[in-house]
Amino acid sequence: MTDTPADNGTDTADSRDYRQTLFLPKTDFPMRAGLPKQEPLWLERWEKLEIYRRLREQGAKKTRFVLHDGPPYANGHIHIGTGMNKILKDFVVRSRQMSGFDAPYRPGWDCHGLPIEWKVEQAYRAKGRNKNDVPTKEFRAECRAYAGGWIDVQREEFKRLGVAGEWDNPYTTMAFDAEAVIVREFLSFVKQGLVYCGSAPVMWSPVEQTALAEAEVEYHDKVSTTIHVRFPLRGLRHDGSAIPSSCIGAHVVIWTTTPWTIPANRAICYSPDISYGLYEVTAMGESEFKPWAMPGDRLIVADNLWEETAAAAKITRADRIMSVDPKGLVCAHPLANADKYWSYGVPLLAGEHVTDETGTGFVHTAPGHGAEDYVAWMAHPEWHDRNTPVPQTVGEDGAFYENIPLFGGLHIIRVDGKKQGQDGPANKAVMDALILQNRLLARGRLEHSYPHSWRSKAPVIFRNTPQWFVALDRPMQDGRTLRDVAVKAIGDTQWTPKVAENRIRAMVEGRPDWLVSRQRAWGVPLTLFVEAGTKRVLNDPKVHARIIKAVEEDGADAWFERPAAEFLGEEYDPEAFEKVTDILDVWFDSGCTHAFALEPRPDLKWPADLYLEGSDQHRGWFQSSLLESCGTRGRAPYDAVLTHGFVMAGDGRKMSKSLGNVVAPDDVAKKYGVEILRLWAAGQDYTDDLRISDEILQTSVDAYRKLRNTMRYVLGALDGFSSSETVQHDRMPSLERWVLHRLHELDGIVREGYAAYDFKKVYSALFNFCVVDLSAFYLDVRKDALYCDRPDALRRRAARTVMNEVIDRLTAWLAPIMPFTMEEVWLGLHPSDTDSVHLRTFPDTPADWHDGSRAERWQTIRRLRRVVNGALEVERREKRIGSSLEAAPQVYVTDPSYRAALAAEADGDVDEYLAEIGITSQAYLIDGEAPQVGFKLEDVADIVVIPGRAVGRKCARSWKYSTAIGADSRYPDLSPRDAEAVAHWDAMNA
RNA sequence: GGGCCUGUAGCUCAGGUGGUUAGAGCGCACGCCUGAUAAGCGUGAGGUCGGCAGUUCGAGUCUGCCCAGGCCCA
Repeated sequence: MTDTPADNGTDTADSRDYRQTLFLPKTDFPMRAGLPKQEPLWLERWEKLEIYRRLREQGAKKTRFVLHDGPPYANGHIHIGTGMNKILKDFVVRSRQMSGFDAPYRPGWDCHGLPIEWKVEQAYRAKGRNKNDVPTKEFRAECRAYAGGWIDVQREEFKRLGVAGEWDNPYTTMAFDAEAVIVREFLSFVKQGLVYCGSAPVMWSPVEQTALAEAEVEYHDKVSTTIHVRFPLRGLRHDGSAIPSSCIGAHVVIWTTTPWTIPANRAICYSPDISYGLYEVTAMGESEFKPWAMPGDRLIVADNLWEETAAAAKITRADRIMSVDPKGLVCAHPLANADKYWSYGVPLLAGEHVTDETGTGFVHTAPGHGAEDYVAWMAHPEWHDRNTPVPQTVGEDGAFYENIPLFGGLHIIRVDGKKQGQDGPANKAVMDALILQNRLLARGRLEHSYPHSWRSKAPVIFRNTPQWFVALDRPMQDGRTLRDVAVKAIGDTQWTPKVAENRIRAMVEGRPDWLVSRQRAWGVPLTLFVEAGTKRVLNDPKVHARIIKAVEEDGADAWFERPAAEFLGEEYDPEAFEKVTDILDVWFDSGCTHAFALEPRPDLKWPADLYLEGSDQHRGWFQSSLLESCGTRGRAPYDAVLTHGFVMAGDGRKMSKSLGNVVAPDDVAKKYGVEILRLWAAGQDYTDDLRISDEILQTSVDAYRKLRNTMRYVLGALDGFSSSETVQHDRMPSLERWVLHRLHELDGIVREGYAAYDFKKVYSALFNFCVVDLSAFYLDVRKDALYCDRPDALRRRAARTVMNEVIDRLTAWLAPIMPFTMEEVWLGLHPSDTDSVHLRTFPDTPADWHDGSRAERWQTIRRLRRVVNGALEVERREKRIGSSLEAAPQVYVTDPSYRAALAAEADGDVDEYLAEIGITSQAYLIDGEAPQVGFKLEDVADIVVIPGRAVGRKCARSWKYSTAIGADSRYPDLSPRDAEAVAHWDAMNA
């Protein structure tokens, strides 16, 4: 052996530099993208080329697919969650468009409501003005301007994310036409008799005489007066049966921090899971005042809380007489003897909210003054008084109504003067009355967190107020209730993921009537007139029509600005009707988006094909839209709903400013580029919560680089490619046909994946294809042919043909996910000033590319390759070889399938083919057991590789070793293939 | 506290109807190449499948409890 790799013969002084005769990849496509800088330029280009408009023209005759945008709230900058939502929507829209649909996308904004009103009010306060001094019209105009300002901001932020859509004509809930439709939809509910006036407990600030939302209260510590009150047990149960004799004369004890609610008491709640006992007092302790219990008193209290209660009442000794089941018991009101106003029975009701952690295990229940109280009371209609289902005892000024015996006119909280916000006389008056009736058992003080008005800083109270509701269980025209229709519609809708259906169904089945009124200024009014005396709702189509027309002209302001007579016409006396000035819950607004954003537009579609929002919208937009549409149109406004989770920090916890783990979309755009954020979104399982952090984003950065470089290489390999060199499928080498088979396979995965909104399946399949099949295998194997074969060689032409097919599809398949980079690649391939990858559809893939048995054989061949690679690695470690081209492995196989697979795919010599696939200079496939111990892989027992070094000299051009170097005497340092290629090159470049 | 959901290598994800040593890619470590070069190739090390108990011949996969986290309520 004279010509070994160690002393190859290429280093002679007169050897020619063949580098220029090679066909190395050539491209202007930069390795580094510079995304943060480049992306805005692409956006400008698409805007200039009017891509969105051209897609609409192009899609005119296609089947339409409409994703209806859930409107974000027009306040503040977008965050990573809203950004992610829009990116997912963009994936859907773009992929449906490229799948052959016409997929328009009209974004929208939710504009009314408290948070905006709040911000505007804050601005007034900063200028020293009070909201109440600002005329409604001016205030509403400020709100409108404020919302409009944020729409402009968010629009730019969304566009920066690469989200394509009708950005120059979005829908908003505050547009006049939208407000008119909202009014029309509301009146449609009114017309059907589904709207009624009821009452509900709200947080009420007596100082400002207004209802407050949760966002408007702040919690501060407050010292409250607490009382234990005894309710005398009546002798008969609710069902008429007698109570145990030892209970006769006993009292049920409650504990409360709001003595003023005692006059409004209607019930006592207990828990079936708590054990209660009857206790007889046997001794009292010392006290500075006369105790309110005495030996012989019998009290019923939760066993766990007896000691606490006894201590509060200065009871030092007592005997437990018996256990008590509160079920069905009835008490008298503690003030029953003071006035017949309280002569009603006070039932004991089972309540889920009752615990035995504090108090007495019995919860005093005043349905007019607490949400739980209200719910517990409403759950037992058998006790409701027909005329006053929920007792009203406290007026808007926070004082007892004048008709309340003993307490009429007394304030709960002082509403003016120096002591504003402090307790008024009500609590003391109630306690005095209880003492007089011998119903007070103990009193105390408690410091606890209590809601206060953000404006006046004064404590608030819970108070029942008249509110408007949409009835869910009232039969409609066809006899079904709104709830029935909605539940049916849920079943008719396709939910992704599946569990979403259970979730919303449970919510709709269990929810109370829809409370639609708010005592606010910024929103669409409940355009109702009620008859002054009867409070009956005026339900006249002619009046309704006039209202709708007015709102169409001037927006919802018309309701506030125009005189009632204009709406009522000549048929009704304005004096006889009251105009409702409440506004609609913003959920009603957004529940109507389908009616004003989709329905009137012939180029869109009703119902929408898809709603796509976060899982919190089960209670929000999915449901408000469902109820609204079911009430007015008898079905859901969507055929399918897709929900996604929330974006969390890297550890799966919520992002918060205080933890400093907030990732802002703008920061990602500036640091990495939006494409990285989109890649991140595509790789996540959005059905669960999504996680984001620098580490996680780095994964997307790396993946991006890999994809970009792989495509850059293909672009370089295709330099100068023209259709004239294309090779027919049936004339291609097997390796190329295998790649086409993979493309066929991927075609199915991509189409099905996009159809199922499974973006990570699409993304991971394509990414793995690029990494595993292309970069690490196909492109690596084909380098030799690409660089060294004659340009007209079939093998090289076939490779370029296939690479062209590959890049053609990859750019289309990935365009929905990576719109910027795929545009860059596409234009690198087909330069144009007007064209765009986004005007394409997914290319058809010929069915005859599919070849399952070939794929199986290639799987077998790649197993050979894996073992060869393993063997080469050992040689490298031992410094016997460096490049794989220095090797010539002997591959021993006992299973005939290996030779069969190789023989089936090889055009000529099996050994040569094995060398080509393994990127070695030579290789030998040998049937039978290896004569000596060789290299084996643990999981491939039937292949043994005996390493060996390549023979012959190193070709100066291809770097492959060959015994035929110099066979062509013109090129003494080249292999025959390279000699021929150079001769051809010389002839062409003579 | 209640309803619904989630928890597989450092990261992102695969793992029909329970069945051989739990997979992939990335990252990491080590090596090769220097004609994809702020690239490319190869090899390797990483997992008590959140924990505990149970059903079963056998559980990542079924059941119960617990822990952690999320959304919506209270």
